[in-house]
Amino acid sequence: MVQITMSDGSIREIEDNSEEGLKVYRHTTSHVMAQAVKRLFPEAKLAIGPAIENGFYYDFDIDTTFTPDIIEKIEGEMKAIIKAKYPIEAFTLPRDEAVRFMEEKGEQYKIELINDLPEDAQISFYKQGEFVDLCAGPHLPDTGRVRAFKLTQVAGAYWRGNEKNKMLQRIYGVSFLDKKALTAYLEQVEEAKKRDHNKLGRELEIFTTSDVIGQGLPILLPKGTKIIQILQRFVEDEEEKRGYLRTKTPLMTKSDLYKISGHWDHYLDGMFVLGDPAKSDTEEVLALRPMTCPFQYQAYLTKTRSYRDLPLRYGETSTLFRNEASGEMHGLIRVRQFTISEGHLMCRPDQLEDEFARCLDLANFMLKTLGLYEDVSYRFSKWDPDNREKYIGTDEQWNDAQDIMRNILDHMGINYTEQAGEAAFYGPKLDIQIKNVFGKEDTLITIQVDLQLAKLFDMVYVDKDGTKKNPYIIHRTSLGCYERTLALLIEKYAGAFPAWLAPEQVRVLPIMENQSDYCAEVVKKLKDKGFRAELDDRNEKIGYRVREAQVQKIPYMLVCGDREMQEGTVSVRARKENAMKTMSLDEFIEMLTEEVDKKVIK
RNA sequence: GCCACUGUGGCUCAGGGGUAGAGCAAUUCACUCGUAAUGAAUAGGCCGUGAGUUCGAUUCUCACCAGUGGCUCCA
Repeated sequence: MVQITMSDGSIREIEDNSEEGLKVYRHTTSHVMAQAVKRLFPEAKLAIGPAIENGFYYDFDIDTTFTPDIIEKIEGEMKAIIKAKYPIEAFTLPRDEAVRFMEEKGEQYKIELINDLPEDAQISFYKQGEFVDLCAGPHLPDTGRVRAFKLTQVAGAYWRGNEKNKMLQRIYGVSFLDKKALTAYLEQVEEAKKRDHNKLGRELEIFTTSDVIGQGLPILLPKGTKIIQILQRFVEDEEEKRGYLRTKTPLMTKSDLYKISGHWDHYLDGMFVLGDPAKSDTEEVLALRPMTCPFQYQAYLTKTRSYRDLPLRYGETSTLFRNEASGEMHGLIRVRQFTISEGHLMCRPDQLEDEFARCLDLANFMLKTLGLYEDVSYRFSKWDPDNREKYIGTDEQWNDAQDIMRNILDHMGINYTEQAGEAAFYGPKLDIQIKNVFGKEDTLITIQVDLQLAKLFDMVYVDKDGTKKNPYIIHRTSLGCYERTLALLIEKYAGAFPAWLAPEQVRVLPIMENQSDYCAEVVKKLKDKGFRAELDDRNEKIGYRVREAQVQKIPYMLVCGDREMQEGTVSVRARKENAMKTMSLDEFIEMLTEEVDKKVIK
């Protein structure tokens, strides 16, 4: 248990190892850091410094660049502050005094924060030694309670997260209750980085990049292409089973299409435009597609649709192009060209919930099959009414769409978080989020409800009563874009893919050269059965040798010596197992067939 | 796009104002070996690209390109 000081000066006891306890602990660590920075750089202006997962950060406005040796000095100063065990005391001031107090200290960011607080609020401050900070608290009783921390990195961050504001310098740190937990965490981070798809994916020859091709344009090598091919066939077959019709639509279009859809006004920066966008009203200007929606709508528009025709489910393996800003590309996770398992469902209002549920079921089925189901979280992404430029439609349309969607989510009992400002420009989304090895969250799968675009495209169906109505549209993907999914799979399995996904399923190793003919025969039989098997070519010349980087990722290794050759058997070693089992080749094939067909995850 | 860092043979890295080094990988020869590295020899680099400073740049400066972690944005 630990005593914490609330902003009114009262003391509370909480479990120090609880989520709340750690939050307070980390927040106090951030104050210790801010105090250290102010000691070393009195001219630094304080912005904000919250606790985050595993640690904290604090933003400073300062001209000096925080270099690694400065960071070290800050760490040293922090240790001194901890050693001094300054009591941490809370006090409040009325608004005008609070502002005057911060003016005296020249903390203009704090004044801005105070001005945003409710009119009648008592403004709370925390004081430790010579350092005072505007803060809602709570905090630990004294600085000596901080025991284990490490400053991890410096980054730029816009004041209040707005790119129009000044960029501040942010120092990130991690902090734990004791040294042991800190060390364990740092080791865990190092281990996680070994799974980094960007490193492993290149080592395993899954993909590469080229300076002369450019940013965000990865080259999928044969192994990566094989995995994506397997995924793609799996998705297309599964969607067909679930009533999807496939389309294949153009990779580019005249601007006219995007003017109807709203992309031209709301997504132009994200598109690769061939020609001068400013001349699009007078001449033909083409653009590569960033989304598939309006193309599939054109397919819908080919004939009159009856209420009986709905739901109409269109699926497409769709390559998209998005002109991401240069600093945003990351391995296979964030790229400029990618291929997505895209789909749009046109349905009647009474079908929406059922169709939405089916989309989610398909997504969850994919996640379970890939072994990612346990790793995702669900986010209900709403619009931001204060940022109208980003969105089309009225308050009423958005509220309707969001209410409908929330009802569906609640009715289905999905455990989700809500996030404003994350919606698509045309409607709210259910985003299925996943974290990469650095803990950074990305959207893997998204299912969106769109009550607006059908109207813009004059998409209608003739209802029972003979009137024409706009269908509701669901935009969805079943396992996201293949590049990103592949990246997450590399990280999930550290490159050791389940047999059904592995680009190489079996490596056949002769012990000595004179067994290589037999081994080649084994390889041929496996290949004839459709398996991805290779002869260890090194052993054609010299004796058996295993190289971890490649071989330990392969699901099965078959070792063949004199004994196996005479008996017509193979010695099988499954990945992650030490024991070898001798069996007939047919038995092995049977075993592998079952594993691959059932998509067993090992 | 913004902030910070990085760019040396296929990979991991050292070096440093006088025109490059290690280990692994590769190639050749020898070794014929049962689950994480057999020995010897050889080859491989316009030190990311361009400009500037300098007698001289891979090393210093600037710009660009690319990579990494953040921010913003996003599948």
